[in-house]
Amino acid sequence: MRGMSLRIALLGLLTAYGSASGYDLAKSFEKSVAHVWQAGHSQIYPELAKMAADGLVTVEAEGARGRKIYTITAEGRAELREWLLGHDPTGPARSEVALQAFLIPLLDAPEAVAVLERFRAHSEQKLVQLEALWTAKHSAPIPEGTARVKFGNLALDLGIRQTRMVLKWADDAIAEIRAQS
Amino acid sequence: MRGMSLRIALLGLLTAYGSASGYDLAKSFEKSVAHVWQAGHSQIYPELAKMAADGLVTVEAEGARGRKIYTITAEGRAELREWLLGHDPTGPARSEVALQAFLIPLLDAPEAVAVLERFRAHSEQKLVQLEALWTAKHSAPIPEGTARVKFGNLALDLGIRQTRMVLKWADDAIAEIRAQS
DNA sequence: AGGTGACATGTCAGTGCTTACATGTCAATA
DNA sequence: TATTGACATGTAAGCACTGACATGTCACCT
Repeated sequence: MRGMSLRIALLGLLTAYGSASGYDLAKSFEKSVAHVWQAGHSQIYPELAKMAADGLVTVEAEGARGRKIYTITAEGRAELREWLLGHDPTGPARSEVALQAFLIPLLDAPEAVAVLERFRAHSEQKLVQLEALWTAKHSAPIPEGTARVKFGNLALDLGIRQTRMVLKWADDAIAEIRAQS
Repeated sequence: MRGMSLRIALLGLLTAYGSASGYDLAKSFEKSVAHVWQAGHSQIYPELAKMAADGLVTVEAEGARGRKIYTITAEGRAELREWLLGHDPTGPARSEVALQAFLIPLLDAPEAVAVLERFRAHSEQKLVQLEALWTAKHSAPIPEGTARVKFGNLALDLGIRQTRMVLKWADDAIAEIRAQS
């Protein structure tokens, strides 16, 4: 029951889209889910095959160019629900940014400031992207179904707050280092 | 040059401690670095062996009970410095919490609130732990060497801000869902 | 003397994930 | 008609990581 997050992400996308091919799902991973989870097609295709073997999805049809269209089954929906409701989010807490933050005090003041300023710049850039996504979502011309529109909004909000927080943290850290020297 | 974060973490700890055994480092991973990076002894021992082979660390002495004491070399210090100064923090962005956040809109309102409230509780608990660590660090009786005391403070601050942010996010999300129903 | 438990180091199987390789279809355009 | 490029699916090698297995030392307690 551990490390099945890819499975869950795929089930979630299939629920949202109704049905989709591996190719579609891979595209979704590049776009909508990207800030939250990553996976390449070489991971997605075998996982979909395993999920089909486990009865969580079915191949409804085969379209042009060998396109396989997957749909979530009742069993799949149950699995997703169970995970969402019952999964304790004890994340592995493995962040390169945090590791770098941890080690920064090993550097001298000017170097530390340089690293923190790179963090700052990076965060600022990411913030622009996420806020663009946000306004795009909230000024969508004609919403096609409520679930589709709302889907991913909470996570986007979380991402924006996260990025703002890192920005502020870097600013404060820079200020404090400068005050000490 | 990718995914060498375990190496970096070990080099950082060796720099801070002067020298340490694999066992000591494994203990450190359970404590100080835990919020930032995780690794078990089964990963640490082979990695130290590889690092020794690559000339980044040396076995200075063998103590009681087969205890091997590692020290960082000049080459190791160079590697660490290079990583800290030159590494672009393009984290893999793989967070189970964020994934759950992404999928919450698939649930109905009461269920969503339940999940968010679990997030909230979890964050609150973690916040208590981190703040206890913070005050413990800042009321340390007799600081043994400045570097040792400051080490990890930036990361702890980041962790606390992060946890507060998630808490606030969950609160706001709950409030918004309740307002809509 | 025997047992318990912390200290200390390792291996191994299995899974997750990345990068690169490999194959083939179809539509548009030069 | 040939070629390009998006569509579409897969496999395989290799590194990262987890959890379980395995071994042995030493100090302390009974």
